[in-house]
Amino acid sequence: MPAGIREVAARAGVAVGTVSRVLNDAPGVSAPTRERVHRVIAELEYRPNLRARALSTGRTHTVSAIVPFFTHPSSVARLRGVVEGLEASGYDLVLFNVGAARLGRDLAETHAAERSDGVLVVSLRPSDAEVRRLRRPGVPVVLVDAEHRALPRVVIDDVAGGRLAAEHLLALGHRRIAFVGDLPDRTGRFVSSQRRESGYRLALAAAGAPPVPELVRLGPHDARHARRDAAALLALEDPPTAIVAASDTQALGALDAAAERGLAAGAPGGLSVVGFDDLETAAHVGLTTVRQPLRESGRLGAELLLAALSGEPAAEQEHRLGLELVVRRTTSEP
Amino acid sequence: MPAGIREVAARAGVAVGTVSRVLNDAPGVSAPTRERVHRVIAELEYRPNLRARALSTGRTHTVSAIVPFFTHPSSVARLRGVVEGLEASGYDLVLFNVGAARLGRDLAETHAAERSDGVLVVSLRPSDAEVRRLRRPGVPVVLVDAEHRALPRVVIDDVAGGRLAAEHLLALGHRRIAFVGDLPDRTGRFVSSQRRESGYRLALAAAGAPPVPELVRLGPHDARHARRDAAALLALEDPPTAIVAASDTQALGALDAAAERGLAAGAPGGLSVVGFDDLETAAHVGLTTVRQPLRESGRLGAELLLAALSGEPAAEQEHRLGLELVVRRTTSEP
DNA sequence: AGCTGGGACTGAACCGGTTCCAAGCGTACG
DNA sequence: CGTACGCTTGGAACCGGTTCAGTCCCAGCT
Repeated sequence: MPAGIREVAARAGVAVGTVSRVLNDAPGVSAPTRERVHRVIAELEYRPNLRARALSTGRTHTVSAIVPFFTHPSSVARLRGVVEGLEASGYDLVLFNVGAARLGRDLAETHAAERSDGVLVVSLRPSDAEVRRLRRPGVPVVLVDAEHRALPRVVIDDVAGGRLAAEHLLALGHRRIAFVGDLPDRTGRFVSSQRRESGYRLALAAAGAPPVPELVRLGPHDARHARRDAAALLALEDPPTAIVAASDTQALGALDAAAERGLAAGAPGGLSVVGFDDLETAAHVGLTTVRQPLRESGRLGAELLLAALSGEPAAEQEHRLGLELVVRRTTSEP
Repeated sequence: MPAGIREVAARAGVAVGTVSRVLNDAPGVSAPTRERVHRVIAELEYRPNLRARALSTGRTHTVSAIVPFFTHPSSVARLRGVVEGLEASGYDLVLFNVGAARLGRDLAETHAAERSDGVLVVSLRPSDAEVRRLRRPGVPVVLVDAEHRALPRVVIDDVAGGRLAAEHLLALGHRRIAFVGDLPDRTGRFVSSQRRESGYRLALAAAGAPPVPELVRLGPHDARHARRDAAALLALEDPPTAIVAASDTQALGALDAAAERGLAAGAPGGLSVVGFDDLETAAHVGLTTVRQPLRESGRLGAELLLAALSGEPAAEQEHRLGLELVVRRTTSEP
């Protein structure tokens, strides 16, 4: 049974208020008293009970992140940024994973705002009702890679990104360009893939390339399904010469499919593939991709949250980060 | 200002104790009363204050993981397992990142045990003193990929793993086999690399291959330094024909170095490389590697912790998971 | 000497739940 | 008809901190 503040007070011959002031380095305690209290604290190995402190002050020194954690490697990258941004702040991070089971459920059920001083929602679009329930007076909420008009947020322009990828392939001379992306999810949580897809469509249309329905394949967001979709594309009688993937994960699946058919990706005559994200793996496999600042998005989100926590008025509501095409080895002329 | 339990009680015309009983589905409340309280709760959008509950019950329904999070992709994989194992339990996860700054500091400074009901230490070897301070009565601690005789733990046999990698190369006919691993860290937190190295040494010795000091290169644990070390090895006048890397991350660096010199890894006459971990990337680049069950280790750790939390007596103290050589494209005859 | 002001310190009230003992009430049973 | 028992309910005490109004004491000033 660890000692409490009252026992410390008793042993030091002072009142609990004084011990509390010593603990918090508050003024109004003479040096000798402070010293004496410190000695008793060390002697008893006393550690203040953080739960009690949290109840009393209303602060937990904790920040929650609601994240589709294992489903998306990109979320992990953003989380790295969040951790980085929180590093020196004294705030700890509570993680709420949103797996398949929780996707359809209310994000407020995580009790994120009740548990912590601030909330970060990563790569999940909250509904209006959720935003209402998620917010608590005094508990700021910031979105990373998600949008809601009422909340400060860090976003990218997915449409422009999709366009960037397709334009790169068009410039190389490709005309039959396929798209491998996500099925529109019924929960409405994820919209990036659809937006990237419309960027792809816009680029093709602008180049006068007619849209070909059979070249657009949508499936669950993972490498396995993407590989299957890409394999189906390559098995067409008039197969595409290039694929735009909605993410690096899916692009890697497409590369696997190409390798399976003996097509060296990026070699002339082979299949060209463009990904999206620029995960670490992309560099290692030489994947051409649309880089989005994943880590930076997390860090910026954390910083916005910290600013709000320290009482600074919310500055600009929407922070739009830039995209950049990174050309590596998986794209070349058709 | 959200409503409190006393206000709910007042509006429902009952005492706080009754409301509390309703909240916790405790017996001893008549159906009509229960119903009435529920109606008021819905009406006021009342949510019990979790901090207060935590103080009162001593439980936070929270589990802490102390993890070298962004430094090691393998930690992320383990964390996936932890999240998975915790999924259905009702426990949330608090993450304590141990970055460069915290490596030298006391793990107990995280206050992990004060903040939560159980603690998981991942891939970090705690000292005796830390274990003493980390433990709190009633707060179980479980180690994942770390050892301490006094704590339940999930481990692998790193020495055997290093041996497995080297033996594979020896069997292929390699004789000049290099090792790229971590510098022994001054904090003593990480020992895997050294152990894998000694497995490598044992295998070479057993095969009668003399140890060659210049073939062992140690550096910081990342791909960039590994690439540099591998490049130096390849620039030797009598370069190695194969490299055992202490991790996939480092193996990827070695592959980059080989590619830079125009050596296709795994092609006959090229450089053979064996990694350790079997990260997802390994499959995509075709890396031969020693697979350790990363996700499973996390899940098992979480399960052990949950078992301890539900009062089950700690079963076996040490759980040793198996290793498996996964042969892909980066190894072949010299 | 008397008064004022300020620093050190005390301890009760409070944060918002849970818990447990006591009390009220209705029913069944002797 | 009285009593005992069980089910509901009430409400105070408690968890372990923080905070603040108030007390005490002493130095400085007139």
